[in-house]
Amino acid sequence: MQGEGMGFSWVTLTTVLPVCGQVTALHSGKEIHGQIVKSKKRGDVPLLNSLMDMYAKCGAIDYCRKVFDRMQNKDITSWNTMISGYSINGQIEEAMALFDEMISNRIRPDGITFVALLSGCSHSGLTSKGKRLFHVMQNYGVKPSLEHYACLVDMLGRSGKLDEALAVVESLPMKPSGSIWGSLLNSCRLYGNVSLAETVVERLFEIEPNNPGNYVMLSNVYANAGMWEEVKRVREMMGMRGIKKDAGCSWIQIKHRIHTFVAGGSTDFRNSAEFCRIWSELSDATKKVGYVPDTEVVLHDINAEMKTMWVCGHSERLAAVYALINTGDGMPVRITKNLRVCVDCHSWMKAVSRVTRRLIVLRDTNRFHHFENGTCSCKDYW
DNA sequence: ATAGGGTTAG
Repeated sequence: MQGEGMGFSWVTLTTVLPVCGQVTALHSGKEIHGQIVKSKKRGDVPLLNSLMDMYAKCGAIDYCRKVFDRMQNKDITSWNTMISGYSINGQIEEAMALFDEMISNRIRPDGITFVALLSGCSHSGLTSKGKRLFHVMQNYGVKPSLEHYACLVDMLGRSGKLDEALAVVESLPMKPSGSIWGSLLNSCRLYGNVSLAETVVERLFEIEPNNPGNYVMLSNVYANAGMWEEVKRVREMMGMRGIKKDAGCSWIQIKHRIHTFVAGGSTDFRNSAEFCRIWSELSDATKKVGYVPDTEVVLHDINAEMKTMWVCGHSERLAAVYALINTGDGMPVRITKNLRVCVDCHSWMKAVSRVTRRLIVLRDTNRFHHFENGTCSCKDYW
């Protein structure tokens, strides 16, 4: 459009910014922000809302807050975007504080506000606070919808209260969705409850028979329990039904280019002199600060050496090494992954943030880990 | 035109 001399309107930018957010293209998002500043016209509310959302989804929560604070007019979307931004970035205290501020400013929260808060509580392990919130929201005239129940079930299950979670699902005033059963299945995986997983999956397959993630989760439940025959059965079932899983991949943006990595990586990159040098430096340094590969996360029936090779080749590590090589010392490393990070990569990232003194911001399917000097913003709660 | 719910083998 710009090449054709067409120019652009606020509507143009309002539609492009969410795309930057979705793929974590912070560099591109900042360029658009630059266009807004350059135009000297004040951005309107939807435009600034989508600018905030872009920053939040790129893990740049401080920039998001800056835009929010400078907005002269805010609507409910602005407040919700800020709260949800804090929530997905693991800053639940800030989310709660903003909610209080909203209330004292007499802004009426809506269903979306509570989805943001509840899912934040769930991901930070604030179970009792979340439960209270679930009741409190009804005082604000918000009736719990399926989405709110999904948060509640996830919150209970994730903190190990599987029975309580199941009881909620069974007493739901509406038909449970795939995400409700899926969340419960995930909790069974976290706590190694094979028999409940089997009950749950029966219901889940009625609703989402073609969702590859459900098969993988079930397979992982069995693998964790060492039930390799069952693992095989699940994989054969997938094969028979023609269900394929997208491979895990990670990417980073450097200037205008997006660099993508899959597990194992390209041999060109892994054999390059720079890769080998950084890799061996990191191996020594991370070992010194106590990092030991945890091969428990490799849910395949293979030997220990292969397992170590496998975890160390996970796509987010390759992306991290590439970023360390190709960005200036001290610059934050920003990685996005299409799946959740595994436990071992999580501890590796902590160690790397410490030995390189770099901030590492890792976004998985839809939330963030901020690694700094050996610790993570998620406080290791999954 | 902007904000919201679970998860994932290579």
